[in-house]
Amino acid sequence: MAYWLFKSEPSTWSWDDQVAKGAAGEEWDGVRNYQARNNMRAMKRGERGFFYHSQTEKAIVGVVEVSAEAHPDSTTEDDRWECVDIRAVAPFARPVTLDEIKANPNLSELVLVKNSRLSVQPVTDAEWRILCEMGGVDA
DNA sequence: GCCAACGTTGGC
DNA sequence: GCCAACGTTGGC
Repeated sequence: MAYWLFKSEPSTWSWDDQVAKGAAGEEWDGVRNYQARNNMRAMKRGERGFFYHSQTEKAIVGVVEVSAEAHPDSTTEDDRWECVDIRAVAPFARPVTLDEIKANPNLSELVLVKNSRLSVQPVTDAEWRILCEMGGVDA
């Protein structure tokens, strides 16, 4: 069971937008980066990830689940690009900010810290547990 | 609003 | 296949 992190600018696609899609979920489309795409290809239905707001908020705000495995991205004809569907599972009781993450030595290897530009990232089991605890949700 | 980092593109 | 140029992203 792998864990992930999805990064989005809230002005473009926010946690609230994600929640509004309900159990059906929504395509995580628009990714045009091979690393991010490869991460999505590796995802299995039912795996979980964090939802991170970049830019203005810079905080993890909730937990999502992969509701459909990789398929062609409907927003392009270019068949190189694929995406998964994700649905909101639960909001963090308390958003975990980038500042807090950077202040925690156990999270120094988090991809968000080391390569903040990658839009779909892997998260290790240990990181997942720490961040869930910080956010006030069950791992 | 600026700037650094990074990934992609295109010319050679 | 390499590398310079360019565009985009995200933190500050």
